[in-house]
Order: sequence, then structure tokens, then C-alpha cells
Amino acid sequence: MSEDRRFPDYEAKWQAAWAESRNRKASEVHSKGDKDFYVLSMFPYPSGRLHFGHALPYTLTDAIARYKRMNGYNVLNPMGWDAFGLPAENAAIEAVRRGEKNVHPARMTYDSIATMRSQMNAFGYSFDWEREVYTCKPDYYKWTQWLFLKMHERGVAYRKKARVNWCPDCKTTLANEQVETRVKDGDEYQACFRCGSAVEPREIDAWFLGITRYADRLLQGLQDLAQHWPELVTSQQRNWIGRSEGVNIDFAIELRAGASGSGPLKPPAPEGTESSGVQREKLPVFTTRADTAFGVTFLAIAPEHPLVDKILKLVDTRTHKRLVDFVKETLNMTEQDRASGDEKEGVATGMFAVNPLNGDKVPVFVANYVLMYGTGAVMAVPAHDERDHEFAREYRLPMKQVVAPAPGSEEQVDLKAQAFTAPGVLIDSGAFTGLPSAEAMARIGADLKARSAGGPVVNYKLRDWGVSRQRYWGCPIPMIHCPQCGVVPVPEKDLPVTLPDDVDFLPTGRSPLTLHPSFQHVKCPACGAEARRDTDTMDTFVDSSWYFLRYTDAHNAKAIFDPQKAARWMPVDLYVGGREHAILHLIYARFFNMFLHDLGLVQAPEPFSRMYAHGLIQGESRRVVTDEMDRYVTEEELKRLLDTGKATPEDVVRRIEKMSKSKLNGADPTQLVAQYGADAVRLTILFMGPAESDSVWEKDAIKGPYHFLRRWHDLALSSAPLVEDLPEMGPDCRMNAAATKLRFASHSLIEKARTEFEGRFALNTVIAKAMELVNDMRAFIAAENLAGPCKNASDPSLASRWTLAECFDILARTMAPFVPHTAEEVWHALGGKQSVLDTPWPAADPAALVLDEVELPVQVNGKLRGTIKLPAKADKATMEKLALENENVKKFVEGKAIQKLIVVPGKIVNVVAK
RNA sequence: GCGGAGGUGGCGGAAUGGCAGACGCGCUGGACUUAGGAUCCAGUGGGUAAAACCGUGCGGGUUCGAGUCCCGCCCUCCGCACCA
Repeated sequence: MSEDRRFPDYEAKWQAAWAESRNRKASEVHSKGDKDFYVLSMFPYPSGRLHFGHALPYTLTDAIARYKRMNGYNVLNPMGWDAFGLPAENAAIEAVRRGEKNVHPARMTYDSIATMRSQMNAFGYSFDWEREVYTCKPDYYKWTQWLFLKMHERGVAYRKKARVNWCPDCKTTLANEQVETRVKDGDEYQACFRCGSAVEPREIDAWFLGITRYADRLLQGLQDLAQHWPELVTSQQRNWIGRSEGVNIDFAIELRAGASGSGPLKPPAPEGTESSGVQREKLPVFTTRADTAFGVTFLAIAPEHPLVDKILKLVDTRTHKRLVDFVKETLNMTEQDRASGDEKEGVATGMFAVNPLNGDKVPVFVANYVLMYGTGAVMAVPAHDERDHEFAREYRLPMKQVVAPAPGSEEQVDLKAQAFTAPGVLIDSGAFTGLPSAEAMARIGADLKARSAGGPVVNYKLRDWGVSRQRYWGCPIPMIHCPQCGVVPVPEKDLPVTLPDDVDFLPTGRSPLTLHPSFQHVKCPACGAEARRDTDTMDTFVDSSWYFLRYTDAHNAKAIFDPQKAARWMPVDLYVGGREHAILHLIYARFFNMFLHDLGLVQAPEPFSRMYAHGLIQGESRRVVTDEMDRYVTEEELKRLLDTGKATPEDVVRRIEKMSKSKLNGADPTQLVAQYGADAVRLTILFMGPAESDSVWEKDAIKGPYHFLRRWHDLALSSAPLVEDLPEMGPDCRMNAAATKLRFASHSLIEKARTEFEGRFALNTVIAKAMELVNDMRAFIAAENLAGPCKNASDPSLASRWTLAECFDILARTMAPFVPHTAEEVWHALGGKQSVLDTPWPAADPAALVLDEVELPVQVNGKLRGTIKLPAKADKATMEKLALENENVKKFVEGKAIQKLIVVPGKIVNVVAK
């Protein structure tokens, strides 16, 4: 495409003009009591430069915000920075290692922010910068710390020793949610979500947030959100919370000194029960299949089960060694690693446990397939559970069938081959024999409860959230460790606990703050003794769990926010973000909001009324694999390689992937803005497809939208004389058919845009409609032979000119949310005085949306055979008549008897003939 | 295995149960040009001389009429996955 500087030029002009009259962009232009709308796109991590991953949601929310403003809303559309975090720290570490001076995560962060903010401004986004928040500034993280204290007061934040996921590369711990399964060379492993390194388990003292106590409410809340949140997100959260209803059954384990796991697994003779130091201890197991409880043939406990230590003290040396080795080996894997392994292994403890339902004594194993979920112990029913079946076969343990297929079912039971896991009817189950599974579960649960041997319980997969990070660039945890008083919270008046600047942040595996000379030295607020500050910082997901509330009162120095102000805007009417945050951020944010709701600071229990998950803009990568090389290349480099014969087309692997630097498949939106203008890029992003689906950036994608903007602008300039200073239309001035049709098109555009902005945001179809209108206008001008200025009120072309002028007006106003610069430019070129952004959204004239004459399809036996033109209000009889008169229809009906005539007024005629 | 999304021209994508392929890219032809990777005009699912006919992953069904609704499959992508 040739150089055309007009877009960048007039865009700069209008951006400057808007900056002058900035209060238009403030969130509260209209007086209180008016309609409020809070639209929010997830704030970015300041990674350095804006990329398409940002441009899509910001363009979308900007268009929506502008649309809402034109409709008279006060719109809150803020922007801020998720500014703490590892990438800046890692980049600083790299820079230090390269020998650079004066590098600091803070500086890199603020530099990134400055760059990205100016890039956003170049896009013409109408963010309310007055409310900008930075999570890394003390005026913000003071309140993150305050929240932590509030949670601590209520026992929601607590400290415990825990096995955590440790990333050896980032040198910090990760939350469960931040560990993902990856595959390399066919092997699955557990990886850090950030850098991809394999995580290792570690035992560590850490702070946890008790999200599990909100599990049920978080789950319940999803029901209300279901209507306005993507199923994709709610179902993932439901899955993650993982509620399961079942029954706890208290087995009684007999701890016997000198027990041995070797040899045959026979319970000891009953006479020894009272002597020889037998201790009975309760061992509850959790099951969702209480109906199979009479089929238990052994118990299995997790290697980290607390009972393991007790057992170790009692068993003989051989069993002891086997157990210790097994537990050690298993615990050396991460929990998820263990889960992905396919071999079920275990060690017999030599202990036996009594089934409270039938008195059976069954052996107890420690097994690698049992997780510390539920009670960390399972009753194994090989006949009716695949995992137990597998284990039982491996170790030749007995199976006992207690459920038979329901009468009339064709299911077969073949326990040698596999477990029978379907529900059915109980057999060999004492008093419960003959009951269907569902009823048996309920009865057994009730029975156990009555006998105080367990009962119905609910379990969750969700675990508490470990938030301690052994890194520097994060929010300090406002806690003090006193040798006398233990853990003491920093008094509120001493907040914030400021993150010092002068810290050696090179990774050592210990928190960098421990190396700072003065940070950790502090007097205990309770007793005044020498104490030590907590030197860990918080997971950055904590920072981002409440930022949407801070926007409602961004500069409050006295409180986290004014509940009144929060109440005005919250909940967020529309929250736009990527699917990758379906569980992490979105569940944490809901949790925090619920906590604040419980404190009485927030009215609505849910923070986001509507969530919109946008797709990814991906790029095509080119990877060349030959004997000499295996790497990603740019399009240019590929061309060179092919031209010089260093690679053949067969060596090239093209893939659609998420844009990334290493894959050389990214496009820089800001560079495109410089070349084609912000409006062209904005329009292209929205035109590529519905925003919720992924799409691929192709370098030619911008051509259509760019072309459209130019045609519209050209048309406006060349048509200005046709539509300027038109006289009033007299009462006898009638529009001809072409004008009526054109007017229908322009008013349809208003309607279409309104529908999409109020509904599903398929803005690509709105843009298509606008393109169509420009095409129609051009054709109209040519067909009507419009030229030169309008002479006077009796000029016969007046009605057509008036229609055309209205089209320009509608086009500028409906497109203003999408392409504000071009809309403004065109608006002024055609004599607009105020800013088009300040004009109200156009109202569609219902009269214009009704056509006098329509063209309708006529089918014969369901196949299209012709069309008829007729007045829109034509009755059925007219439609029938015209349809049957149609030449082509006649041809197909000929020689057949008309059996039926389907006539749908305004839609279709279908002739059924045999 | 479980959960979610999806499968429509060469491509991105349109279609309240009612003319499949809007709009755009690309392509073909033409116009204007010293030139065209600019602009404008026309055409563009397959098929045919023109029709007929065939076309929305596959197979059934409901209906006057199905891309759309129902039943049964196949495939792709995403998330979760020994959760008892």
C-alpha cells in the first residue's frame, strides 16, 4: 500500500484537541443519579511494550465505553498496572549479570509503564487516567497489606508448614493454581506457569489464605453468574472448586507393636486383642460410594498421612525400612507428578482396620495413588473401583462384589477383567442388601451418623492459597516474628511496610529481604523485644485481587476505598479479559470481594456482573527443520533460505501459535498504528471476527478496514458540496425509491450497532454493515447524478441530498466508538461544530426501518425457484397470486398438483406440489 | 476419562427454522496510467452452453422448509485429570 499520511496526521490533531478538553473523558460528566456503567479490561503487567494481547480487549472496551457515553451513561473505564512481579525482577537480574549499572525492577517497571501508556494513548483509548493505579506504589500496597491484616484478624490468613511447589528457576514458591502440566519428549511433568521449569516439592513455613472456607459460596455464586459469564469460565471454576458429596466412614485401625507387612495378610488371632499393647485408633475414610462399603478388602492411606509416623514406630525393622523408603521416594515427587504416574504401588503396613459396617478386619497399605484429599485415606473396593481394582490385581488382594447390575440392565460383571463401577443393586451387604445404590448411600450415611461412626460430608478439591514468595519485587507481608510473642501483625498505623529500594535481589534461594541490613530488624509491637519482620513478599495475584475496587476511589489515603463510592460503581458491569485467567485471577478476585463483602465494605457479593472472555490474536510461525538447523525464522529470512536453496518448502513447519518473541510470529500493533493509523488498527482488530474467538493476524488483514476508512473519508471530502447548507425540505419534497432504500440501510446500521453493543458484541458484523453503507452511498451518488451544491428549496435532488447528508451523520456517529479520529475528522469536514464524541447516539427512525416494497423468495417443494417483488404489507392472497404467476415457479409446478401453499407474510412462499 | 468450545468457498468470517456464503481478503478480467504492490468498474462455491443438479464434518430424524432443532457418530482445539 502506498504511503498515506492523512490518518496518522489527523489522529495526532484530534488526540491533542481531546486532551485539551479532557473532562469529556472523566467518569462523571453527568450529574449524579444518572445511569452509571463500569466497564473494565484486566489491567496489564507492564511487560515493556503493548502487544496484540492488549490491543484486542482495550479496543473492545474502548468502543463499548464510547458507545455507552453517547447513550448518556457515566462510564468508568479505568486503567492501571499490575506492576509487581517476577519478570521485571528477572530482567533486572539479567541486566546486573550482564554488568549493567543502575538497574532496578522499579525503574524497569516505570519505564515500561511510561512506554505502554503512550502506546495506549496513540490508540486513542479513552481511559480515565485520573484513576490510574499501580500495585507497586505504597499508596496502593498499603491497602493490600491492610487487607492481609484483616484476613489475619479473622483467621483467613494463617501460617503453616506446608509442602509447596518450588520453582528452581524463579527461586520461589508457586500456588497450586500456578502449576501446570506440560509434556516434553512424551513425558508429562509439572511446570511453573511462568517459566516452564519443572517444579519441585519443598517443605516450608508459609502464609496461606483460607479460600477453602469460601468454597461453597464461591460455588453457589457461580449459579447466579451463569447467565452472564461464559460457561467456559464457570465450568472451570466449578471443576477447580471440586465439590463432592460423600460419606466419611470411621474405620478403627488396630495399632499393634511388632506388626509386619511381610508374609500373608491375615488379621492376627482375636485372643490377643486386649494384651500385647494393641491400640485402637479412629481412621476415617472418605467415599462417594458408600454403597460399596461392604466390599472393602483393604484400606490405603496416603504417604503423607499422619498415621504413617505412628505406624513406623511400631512395625518390625523390615517393614519399617520398606515403608520409609517408599514414603521418601513418593514424596520426592510433587503431588501432581505422582498423580500422572501410572504405576500403582504400595506397601503393606502389617496393621489391620475394622470396618464399622460389617466388622471385617482388612489390611492397611500405604499407597502412592492415595492423595491427601478428603481424609487422606480410602477404603479400597476392588470390585467396584478401577483404581482399587488395579492395585488389588497388582498385589493379588481379594475382591468382593457387593453391587449387582440393576434388574433389566444388560451390563456384565467380570471382575477378572475390570471393576464394575456403575450403580446397581446391593448384594451381600447385610441390612442394606437389595437396595438400589443411591438409596443405599443415603441409608448407610444416616446409619453411620446415628452410630457416630462417620456420616455424610462434603469435600472440596480447592485448597488454601499459599501466598508467600521468596522474592524481592512484591508486596511485603506485614507480619513480625517475635521470639516471645510469636507471630505479631504490624499495627495498622504503621502501614505501609515499605519495600526498600536498596536490596540485592540476585537470587540465592532465600528471600532477598533477609539480606537487607535493616529491613527485618524491628521491635515487637506487642512486647518491644527485638523481633524480625517477615521477609517474604506476596504472590502478585494478591495485588490484582482487589484493584477493581480501588478504581472506584483511587486516591483515598484514609481507607482502602469509600464504601459509598464503591457501591456506586460496583459490581463491574462488564469485565473483559483472557481465558487464561478463568481460574486464577477470577476466583481470587471473587474470593477477595466476598471477604470485603463480609467486612461490610462491599455491597455485592460478586464483583463482576458480566464477564467477557476475549480470544487470542495469534500469529503464524515458520520453523525450518533441516540437518543444519531447527529454528523459527521470520518471513523474510524464510524467503532468503528458500531462494538460496538452503531450505526447501518441505522443511518448513507453519503453525498458528500465540504470538511470542521467540517464535518470531508477532506483529507490533504500535508500529502498525504509526503506519496506517490507530483507527485502521482498531477497526481491523474488531473486524477480524467475533472478539470471543481466537483469530490469526495476517499482514493483509488491515487492508480491508484501511481501505474502508479511506473510501469513507474520500467520499466525505468529495461529497461535501452535495450536502452542505441544505435548505429545509418542504412538505411536498418526497424521497424516491433509491433514497428510501438508502435511508433504510443507514437506519439499519444504527439498529445493528445498538443490538450488538447491547448484546453479544459481534462488532465485526456492525463494521461490515458500515462498509456496505459506504458502498451504497457511492452507488447512490453515481446513480442519482448528484453534483455541485444544492441550488434552492425546490431543487428536485433535495430529498436525495438530504438522505445522503443523514447517512454521513449516522455513519460518523455510529462509527465514533470504533474509529473516533476518523469519525471526528469526517464530522468536521462536513460542517460539524461540536465534537462528534459529544453527540448523542443516533435514534433509528422506525418509519425508515420499514420498506414499502420487498423482494421475497418463492420455493417449490422447499427449493428456491424465484423471487417476487411486492408491497411489504401485501396480504397472503396477493403473495400467493404473484408467486404462482412467476415464470420459473410455473415451470416447476407444471404437470403437478398443488397440494399445499405455505405463505408466511413478509418472509416466503413455498409451493408444495406433487 | 471428565468438562468446555468448534467443524460453512482458496482464506477471515455472515446468516430470529425461511433466498447459504453478508462484509472483507485473495483471485480473474477490464478502465485509467510512463508506471502500479495506487485507484475505479465487473466477476468470483462446485457444475452446465444455459439449465438441471450438488453443496454448511458423517449417518439418520422432525418439518412445507434444517448450517440452525432432535438422535447417533467422526474430527480439531482448550482446560482438568488416580479427587475415592
